[in-house]
Amino acid sequence: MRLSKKTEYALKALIYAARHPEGTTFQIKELAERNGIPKKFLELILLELKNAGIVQSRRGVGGGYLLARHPEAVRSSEIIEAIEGPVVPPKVPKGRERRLPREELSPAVFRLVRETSEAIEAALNRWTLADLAREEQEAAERGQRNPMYFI
Amino acid sequence: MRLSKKTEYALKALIYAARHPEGTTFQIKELAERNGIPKKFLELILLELKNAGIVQSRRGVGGGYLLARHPEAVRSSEIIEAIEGPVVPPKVPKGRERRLPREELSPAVFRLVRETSEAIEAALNRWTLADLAREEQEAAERGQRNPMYFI
DNA sequence: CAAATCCCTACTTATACAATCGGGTTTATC
DNA sequence: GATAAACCCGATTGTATAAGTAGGGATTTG
Repeated sequence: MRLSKKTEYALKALIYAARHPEGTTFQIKELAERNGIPKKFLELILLELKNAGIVQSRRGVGGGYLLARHPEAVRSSEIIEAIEGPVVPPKVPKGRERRLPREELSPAVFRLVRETSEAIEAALNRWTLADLAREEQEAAERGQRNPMYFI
Repeated sequence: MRLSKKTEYALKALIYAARHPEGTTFQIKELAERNGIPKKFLELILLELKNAGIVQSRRGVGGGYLLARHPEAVRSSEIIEAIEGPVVPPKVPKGRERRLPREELSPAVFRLVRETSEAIEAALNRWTLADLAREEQEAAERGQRNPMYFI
């Protein structure tokens, strides 16, 4: 499986968010600088995550973003689907409504694709954002260089 | 999950091959016409399947392609990986050796990707080419229009 | 040797994605 | 109520991949 940079950035941003003190905001600028993410690109990503109900925002001086829910309540499949579109076949990513490829697929292949997609979703559902953040923390503590978060 | 047209064609071609009398060859030209696949594109695909050891070829008059093994011995993961490259992360598709994205991925995300990839491979391994061909046949017999194979 | 068939390499075109830019609007503070 | 910090949004550009094209070369059989 291959994740787009956009999705990688979304995951990085949310792991960062999960490790931020609860209820406080973080700013795009700082997140972008610490993680080497282009600021404008990150704006776009956080907007999509907000529309998906994963983060919320506060505007104005001292504003920023924060998680909309507890990290335990955010499945990684949600994050990935918020950015890349649904994993399961019926709908085509990002609102494109052209003539469905399903009709063209032979029944056997369609079934293969559907079952595999369900396996992907199940695998992604086994991990929440809290799990990712915890594992990230542990890896950092084990001394593997991880120069990103909180200096 | 999304399959490229190339992979769809590969699967169609192999299902066709599996339903062909064992030990006899089929020709690109006929396969292409009956399945609506561009002939030149199909040549390319069959060549790759041959290099992957899934089909063999015979040249000259009366030549053609045939399966290199029994359909029960061909896992669908093999087919898909022959065309799209490995499913599991460590290697990058199609021999590209640029600086690995693994290093850039945070450990938690890398693990998520790896486990998901393994789930994909496991799902694909549950089906062999024989299963696909059988299901295709049954669907055709149930009257769902399937104008492709053997008229 | 002529015809049928696969074999190989390179080229072309269309689309998606990554990333950037430029300019807004809203809100909080002083 | 002016200013600054942050969010909001559309247009644009460069690159990679997908999908298909083109044309000739190599082999085998009648």
